[in-house]
Amino acid sequence: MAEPKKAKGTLTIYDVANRAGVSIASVSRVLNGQGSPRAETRDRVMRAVRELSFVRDGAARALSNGLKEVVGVVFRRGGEELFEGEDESFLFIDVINRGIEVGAQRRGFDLLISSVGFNDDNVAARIAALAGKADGLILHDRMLSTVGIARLADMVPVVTLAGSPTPASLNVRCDNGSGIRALVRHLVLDHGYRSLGYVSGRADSPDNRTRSRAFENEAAAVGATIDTGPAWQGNYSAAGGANVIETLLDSRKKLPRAILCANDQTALGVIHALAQRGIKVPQDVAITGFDDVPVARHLHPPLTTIRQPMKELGAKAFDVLYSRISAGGGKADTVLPVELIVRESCGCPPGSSPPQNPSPAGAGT
Amino acid sequence: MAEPKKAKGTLTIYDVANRAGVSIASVSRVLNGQGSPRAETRDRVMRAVRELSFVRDGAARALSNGLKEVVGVVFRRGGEELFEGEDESFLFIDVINRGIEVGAQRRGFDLLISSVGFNDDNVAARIAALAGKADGLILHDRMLSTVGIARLADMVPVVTLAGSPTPASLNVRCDNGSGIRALVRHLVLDHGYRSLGYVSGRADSPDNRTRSRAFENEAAAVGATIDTGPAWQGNYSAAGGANVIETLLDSRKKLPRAILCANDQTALGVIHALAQRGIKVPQDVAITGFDDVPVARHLHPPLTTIRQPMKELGAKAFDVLYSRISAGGGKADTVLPVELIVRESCGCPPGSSPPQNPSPAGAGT
DNA sequence: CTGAAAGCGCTTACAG
DNA sequence: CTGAAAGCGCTTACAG
Repeated sequence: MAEPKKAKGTLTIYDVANRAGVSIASVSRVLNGQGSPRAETRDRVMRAVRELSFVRDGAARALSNGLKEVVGVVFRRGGEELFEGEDESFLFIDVINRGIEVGAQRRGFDLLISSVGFNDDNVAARIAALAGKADGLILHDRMLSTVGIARLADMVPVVTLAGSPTPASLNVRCDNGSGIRALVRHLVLDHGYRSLGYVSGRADSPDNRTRSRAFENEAAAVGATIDTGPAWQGNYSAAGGANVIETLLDSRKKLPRAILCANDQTALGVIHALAQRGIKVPQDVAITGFDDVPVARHLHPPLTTIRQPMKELGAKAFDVLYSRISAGGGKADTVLPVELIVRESCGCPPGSSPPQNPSPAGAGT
Repeated sequence: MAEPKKAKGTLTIYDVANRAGVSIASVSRVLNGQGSPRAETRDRVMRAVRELSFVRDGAARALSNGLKEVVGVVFRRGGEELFEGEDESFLFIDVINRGIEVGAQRRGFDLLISSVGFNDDNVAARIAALAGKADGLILHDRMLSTVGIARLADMVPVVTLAGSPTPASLNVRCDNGSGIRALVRHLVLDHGYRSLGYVSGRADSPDNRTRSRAFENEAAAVGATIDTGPAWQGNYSAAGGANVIETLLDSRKKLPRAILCANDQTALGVIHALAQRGIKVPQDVAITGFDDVPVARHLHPPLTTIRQPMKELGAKAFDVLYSRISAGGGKADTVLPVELIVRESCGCPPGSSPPQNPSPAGAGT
């Protein structure tokens, strides 16, 4: 009584066949564009389909075909606080998903999405259930431990985003290292700044670790001095960035000539804190971000930053997953190029042209 | 060769049954928590499941159960321009989807999403295919004509968002009228402003029509004079709002004492344009928005506006759809209350308390 | 070109 | 408590 087994008079291919006076095989063929049905057969089927408003059941098709045409997407949802600071990452996830969708639509796939909260219990079970409803899975961020991913990849093809490949799963990411290197080179080689600082992101973020390491290596390579230490620890938020600057200034530290920020949000906070203390950007200190969020171009001064091809990232993730689903192949680790966006916060004049130093950000691929 | 029918050694319930030394019926029962299997049976099954990393195929379950536990969500995607002005609506859609997901997760459903572009061809076919993969559909905005919706609702339960119910489909929306009425009353009754203007949204938007009509009616009801006409036509964007003000001012029109804006974006543009001309908000002209977007509280002055329960809207849409799916019922038209958010752009002092006039916005429910 | 029939991987009465 | 078997709605060799 509470849960009727069938919605009601579920329409099947038999109903269509009856009405059209043909066999269900013919109906199926017409609907799939298989074989070469007689024009009359085709017309009768199409008319019956239209008159009955018939749609094939996806579950039955999937069972028969061994293909659901569904890609599962899992990501971590923030706390209940949607808007305070959380909204950027929120947007990012959705832009990537949009990209996945673009790729998926080319193949007739749809996105089955499921977010998991930080304190959800049976996460593994939930993801497993999702796996059962999809042909493959795309995992945002680090949702699962490496063994968790491996176990999952045992059941179904898996692509991770911004992680690293495992023996069983594929990975797609942006070239963080190149982005940071392009920034360092621009600041040091094009502008001649000799001292650099890096306001980091969350310590547990793989992206942040990569960026941080690239910063140190490249600064050394081009002979710039760097400021480091716990005082430079941010957390990807504007508040975190502002806090770093205030702490530094309160302890009467001399700021480096240029400061790279782990992301745009951080840069936003840093610029704000600097303005409060009457320090001019870029005249006194040059600032750069990472991400190129929508507001980056509207800051004062407009932010020099690194653009990640978010949408392409998603589309690529789907493509890689698809090739594994359909052919069992798929590149283990795909790295997408990023792009240096030169605006004014680095000290360049308004409307300036691309940077001068060679091979900026692994671009051109 | 190109498209193997089965991924490969697809694991089935038979494999689990073999390994556990029981029948497939027992495996199924254990997995579903049906009946009361002996402890030993249950253990053997669970062990086999774990050892094999088995997950049940969702398609087969769906076919057998008549329930996919999937809700289809369709929305219109903007052009390729993701970021310039488009990003707000973008965010809105995703917040609503997040709400749908919350509702869905309570019932073990996942979201199958599919966006359609403005110039996609076979939209109807795409949505129909989605319908075949889901137990029901939620349609954002006005994706389809009324007859299109009716046809779709013929195939599968349908809930529309911010539209209106049809004989075959259900609808969920926010109480736009109450929001505008609360704003008008606050401006006229609490602040004593006698002349009002309304910078409208896109002319073809149902929401905008409702808001516009409510504005005119309520202004008349409380005895305020209103400015209207084509010069007041905005388009939901900041640029549109700024443009209205500039046009008005250029034609040397005297502005009303208070201006309601169709949404927050518009208000943002209006406030900006006013500032450019040296007109003070709220001293010279009071301004209000609609939506309560994240930045609304950070504007100068902080924006008085109407908050729509976006997430609840999504969750409610799912609930309504679910009740139709499971029981065939479901309320035809659900209206969610909105909330008046009083900040300073209306002329209230910082940190002011709720408005004084009775029954602000259908709140309290 | 078309139809009868097997099979996809589950769930669930029905017997035992 | 447990197993053999039917059935969910499709697709697709296999005959004709």
